[in-house]
Amino acid sequence: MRTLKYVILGLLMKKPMTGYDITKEFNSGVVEFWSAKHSQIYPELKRLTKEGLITFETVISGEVMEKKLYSITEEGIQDFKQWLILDPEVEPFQKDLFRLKMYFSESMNKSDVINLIKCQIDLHKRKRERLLETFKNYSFVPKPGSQEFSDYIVVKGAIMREDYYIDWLELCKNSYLDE
Amino acid sequence: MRTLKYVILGLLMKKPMTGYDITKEFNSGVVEFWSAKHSQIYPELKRLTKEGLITFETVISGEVMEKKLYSITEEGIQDFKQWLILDPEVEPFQKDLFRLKMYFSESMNKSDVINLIKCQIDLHKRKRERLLETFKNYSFVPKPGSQEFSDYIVVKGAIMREDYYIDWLELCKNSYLDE
DNA sequence: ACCAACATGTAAGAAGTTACATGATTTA
DNA sequence: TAAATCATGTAACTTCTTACATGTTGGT
Repeated sequence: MRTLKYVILGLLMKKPMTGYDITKEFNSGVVEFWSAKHSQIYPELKRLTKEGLITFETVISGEVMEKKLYSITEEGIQDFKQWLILDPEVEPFQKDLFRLKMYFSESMNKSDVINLIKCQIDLHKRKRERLLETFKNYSFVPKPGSQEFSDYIVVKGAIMREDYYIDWLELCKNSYLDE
Repeated sequence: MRTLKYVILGLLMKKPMTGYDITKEFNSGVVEFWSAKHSQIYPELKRLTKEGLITFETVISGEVMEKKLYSITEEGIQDFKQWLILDPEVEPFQKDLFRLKMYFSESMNKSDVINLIKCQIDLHKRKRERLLETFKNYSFVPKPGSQEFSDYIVVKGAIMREDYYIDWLELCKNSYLDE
């Protein structure tokens, strides 16, 4: 499916970036719904350059250090835009390790299950806090179609996801505690 | 991380199964949070057998057809139980192709975005209906710690997930329509 | 007789992770 | 001057998907 290809093209649609920038985007940015390591990104950037979908400009940082600042080409833009509207009906299958463990929870001691659930609740509450921190920056809903709206709606979705997940975890926990 | 290994061990904890059964479990069962093709499952079953974590018994179906009915060994049970309680703090990163597309929505025509969102809403509403069909079978909450509870809580979580996702999609759609 | 479902495997390749490898720049 | 971060790459390996390959069984 070459999803990484399209993620990179999409990021370069927003602005020119280096491989390092793209890597950071995955590790600390708003992009919490896809990931890739630099070892996957650099070869893909090479490939996309060879395919003519992106180009780079060498920029000097400091005295000698060369950065490759990549931009999307017209051909890349066309390819990317086609991908966006393609296959709108694909079933979004998602792996979920914790749900998997809950499916096997009958093999655990009750105290272990409860401990596991509590750990997850902590994790998701912390994640929710981090997202709310970002969300606070929006004093109004950006205009749909703008780059700000894309950011906004994705962060909003992430918070809603954490809310639902925490609700489910609390339900799991209470089922065990109420017993 | 050998997650497939543990998924298989977990399924065999529930009951003995053939490779075919395990494949079906991923394609049509309650297990909507992990997946694997038979081409990955059969080699893994071989490997687990060699590792002594599972064994099989050859069963004849009909006249000649041989099935391999796999069971988990004591060693497998110990390994599996350790895995369950290991690393309770792992961040559950999840890829989400549609959220990715929404993050890039500024590159689409508004009508294309709306069309894409409507498609997703349909998809998730249908999935929700299918899950509710399964959920109807529970007239009461099974006892925590039982196999039935594991099934129940996972289906419940899946429905909650669809609910949140549909809410988010409606929010996306309405942002574009209200404009 | 035919077809859907049962049943098991291998091969080739794509996607993703971990480890190896190197060097420059900035900030404390 | 040491450490953190910036910056780019390759190699080996695991994981996952698609395609190839074969044969049986049960229902109509």
